[in-house]
Amino acid sequence: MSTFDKPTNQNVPTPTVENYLKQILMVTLEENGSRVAMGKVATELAVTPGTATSMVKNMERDGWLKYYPRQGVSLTRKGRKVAMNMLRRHRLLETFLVETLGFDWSEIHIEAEELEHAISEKVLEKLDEFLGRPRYDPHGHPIPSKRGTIQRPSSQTLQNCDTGVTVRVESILDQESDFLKFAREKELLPGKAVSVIRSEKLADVITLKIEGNEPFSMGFRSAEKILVV
Amino acid sequence: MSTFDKPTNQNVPTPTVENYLKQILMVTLEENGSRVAMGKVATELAVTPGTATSMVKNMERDGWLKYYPRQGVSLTRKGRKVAMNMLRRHRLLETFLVETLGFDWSEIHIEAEELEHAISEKVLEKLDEFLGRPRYDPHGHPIPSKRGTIQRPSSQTLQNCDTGVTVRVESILDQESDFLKFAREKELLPGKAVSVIRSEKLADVITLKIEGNEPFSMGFRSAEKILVV
DNA sequence: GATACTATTTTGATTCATCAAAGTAATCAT
DNA sequence: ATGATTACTTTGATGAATCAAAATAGTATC
Ligand SMILES: [Mn+2]
Ligand SMILES: [Mn+2]
Ligand SMILES: [Mn+2]
Ligand SMILES: [Mn+2]
Repeated sequence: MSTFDKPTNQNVPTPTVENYLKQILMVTLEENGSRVAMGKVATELAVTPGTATSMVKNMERDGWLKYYPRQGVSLTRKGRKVAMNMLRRHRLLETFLVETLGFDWSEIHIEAEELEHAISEKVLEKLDEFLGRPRYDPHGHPIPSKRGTIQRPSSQTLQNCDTGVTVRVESILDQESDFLKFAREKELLPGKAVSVIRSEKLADVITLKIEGNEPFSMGFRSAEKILVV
Repeated sequence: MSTFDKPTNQNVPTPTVENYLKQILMVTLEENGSRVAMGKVATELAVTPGTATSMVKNMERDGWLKYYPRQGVSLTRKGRKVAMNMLRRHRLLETFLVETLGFDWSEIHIEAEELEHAISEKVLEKLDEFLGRPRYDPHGHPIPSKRGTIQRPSSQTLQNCDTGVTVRVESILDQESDFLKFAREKELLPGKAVSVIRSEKLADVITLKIEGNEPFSMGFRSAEKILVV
């Protein structure tokens, strides 16, 4: 009623805004640069570039992020807080789906993608308690704390491992159902020890061996999706 | 493409449509008439009458229901099927929240109201299995079967019980948090036996006694919300 | 530096869901 | 039956989210 009042969604993010925030945060965490390009936003959210631009402008209006035309976006503190919480929801839900309901890790991502918007803070808390406060989701991703902090993932991938070394799988950076099925097949699971039999940079291929299994090879493109320590 | 194509939501209900369908079904089950008045639709969904009219027209366009101007709506077979499924989701989720996560029965309704739209058929099935295929939710409401059938509730309420009789509580017909807290307080819970000490039609009040508790009274308005057998 | 290609923004349109307020039909009461 | 009240519908408008296609800015290539 006073002089200025924009009766818009200033503080309650819509599910769509939640998705944008979470996705932007994830890109920010993966890459180290703080500005996420609009093209990236558009492809990550599977919308046309025009849609991304328009959404991002409204999100800036509501204080979720800063928009630098033709350069990209970066989350504000407010936006980052919500984004972190979404990541927490998503990963706790994935954990629940696997641990409690017995889902396969290749099918949980899409499910959590919807549920994360419907679950309240109260249910989230009970769920966290019920699951015994897990610190990692089924893909090995760290679950952000209630306070919004997250463990930095390893910067090492299977791709940049040299011949001869043995490493431990930390997490899988791909939610594609088929890739996850392949990884499970080969027992390329979080926590597992993997020996790099041979890494051939020129041929773009790496050969691996996991205790008790046959050796197998994979291309660098795929190897890059496996974080190791 | 061809001559006629209306690229509207013909078969995939939006969450809003799901809510309308479920609510219309519930009114249909409670009352016995097959046409639900627009005023009822509007109040049940907490929207203005104009909104209800406009939504209902689109829903008719998409085949979810039949709209009889100035008379009301009734679900089509297609609409009833989805509505029944929503009721199933809602009630299974409520059961989960109480049984597994330890929520109080007075706080679960709002939670389920959101989750019901986010849960997939797959998760629903796993949940049903995990819970051991319950037939009633925490309020004593029958859970519709996967095939879309539902047990008819009792037509008897505490209100129309005569002095002296003893009945068993079947369910509570009110999702109001405060009323549910009151009911739990008095141990007016599904399955409990209640003796009607006195029913005074003129004074509009009924006095009850539950094994091991002090007798207490409640008005007919409230007594009407307790289904008994 | 002019041209070509790529990334991004703008424009114009659409659907869904909603409201306020105005208009109309139906029913109730005297 | 007339007038009042209540129920419902229509109208006009809005915000959110989206797309297709046109316009523009930026970068890379020759
Ligand atoms: Mn999501
Ligand atoms: Mn994950
Ligand atoms: Mn709902
Ligand atoms: Mn219930």
